[in-house]
Amino acid sequence: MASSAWVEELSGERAALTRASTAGRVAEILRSRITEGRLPPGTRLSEEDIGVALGVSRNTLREAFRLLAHERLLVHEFNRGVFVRRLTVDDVHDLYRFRRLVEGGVLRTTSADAPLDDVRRAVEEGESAAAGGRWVDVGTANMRFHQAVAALAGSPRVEESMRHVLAELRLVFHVMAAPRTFHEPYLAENRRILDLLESGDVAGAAETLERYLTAAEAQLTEAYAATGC
Amino acid sequence: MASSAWVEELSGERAALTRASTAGRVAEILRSRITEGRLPPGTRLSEEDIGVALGVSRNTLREAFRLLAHERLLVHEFNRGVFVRRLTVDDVHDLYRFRRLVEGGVLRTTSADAPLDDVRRAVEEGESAAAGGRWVDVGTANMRFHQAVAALAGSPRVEESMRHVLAELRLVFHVMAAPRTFHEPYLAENRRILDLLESGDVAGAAETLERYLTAAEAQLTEAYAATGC
DNA sequence: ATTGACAGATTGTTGAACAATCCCGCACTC
DNA sequence: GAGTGCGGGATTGTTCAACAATCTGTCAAT
Repeated sequence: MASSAWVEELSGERAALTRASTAGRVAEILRSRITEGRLPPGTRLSEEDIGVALGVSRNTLREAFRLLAHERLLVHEFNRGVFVRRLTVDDVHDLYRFRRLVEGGVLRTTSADAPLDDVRRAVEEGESAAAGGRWVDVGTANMRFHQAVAALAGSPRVEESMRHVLAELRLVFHVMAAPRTFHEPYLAENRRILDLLESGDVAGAAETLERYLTAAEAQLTEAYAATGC
Repeated sequence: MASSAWVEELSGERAALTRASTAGRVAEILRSRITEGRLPPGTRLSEEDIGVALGVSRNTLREAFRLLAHERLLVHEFNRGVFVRRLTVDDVHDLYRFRRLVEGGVLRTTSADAPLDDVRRAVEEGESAAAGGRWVDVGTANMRFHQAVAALAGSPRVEESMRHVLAELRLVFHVMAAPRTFHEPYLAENRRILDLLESGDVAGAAETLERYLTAAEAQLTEAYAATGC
């Protein structure tokens, strides 16, 4: 019983130890391709072609497809194949409705002594990335900010739905031609939300967030309409 | 162009037309077995046995397993197999935290002219089932009530996460020995929430719901502690 | 211009096979 | 007796090849 402190900590490393299944690794490869925009929405993913390209069997590949389909990055049409998801304007509305509900609700019910470290770190990362002109990093820091906000709920399930929603949104962000002008204005808002949280004004933080989510939504749908679909 | 009115309506029937894949049907069979409690939590599902029992190949069966694992009804342990999920007390807490966040948030942002038909129907079904002593039906009507509440958001994604959470909760409900004493008290609460909604008092409706969810959570965790795990 | 039929390509599903891993019982040591 | 190391059997992970079912596109017929 002398080593109980050890084993407790080790349980956290377990995930890193169990090497992912082949399907999981294949899914990871495809996921990054999709979220980085290198596989544009609507692209059809052939089982045959990708199977030989990655050196995995069709069955394993199909398993990877299922994973990504469940994350809504791919859509699976029976007897037709899988396609990179193409989001509609309705989807964008729905995603932001979901975000306002969840992120706003989480902020409103955040207790005064909640640990804001992750939120603060994301804000600072974004600011330093902007100072260095690394606009892509500004975007990912922004993602991390919202992920951290959702994590304030202390709920694995809330965190997971947020992760899915943000992954979906990346499919949309690629329609924005200029990442700088899109992401930059929100840095100050993120900082302000953090300040409000630290001062204990959770209602104010929630309102600020909801307002700025609505603004972002409008900006996105406008850009969306411009591209035709 | 003369028949455009027709084809519009037909698009709704499309879902019923596309017969599900074999894996999908297998998943449906297993899903109902699990949510009905005939496959108790912790049961191991052998690929071999179930495969021959249902007359499908192992590959297809594994695909069905994956579907259910994503819905968190099964857990997949690498090289060990799949098991019917066994929820911990922490899971119960998390599920109710999620529900308070989502259902409460939805009610609070419901507009005065929202269509309450589905909510009302669920309340009435529950009441008539209770009058007839059909306690199992009372339980399902209760589920439907909460599903209808979530649907007030008008968001497919909110609806889907709610569906998943409620399916998970069914794994827990089976520890309640007496379905009557557990479900019956909430009938009046559901009716009250409906009344508050119809009178436009969304904040009151949300508070009532959140309070009663907390009560149900306490009741469940207590029964859970009694059973040992 | 619409319909019908045919051919080619792709997916859905199966069965078998082999490697990798886990579980369980047994002997062995201290 | 408790703990350790070691097979043997069973189960899962992954691949492969094959066939059935379905979709897509083309071309002729009306």
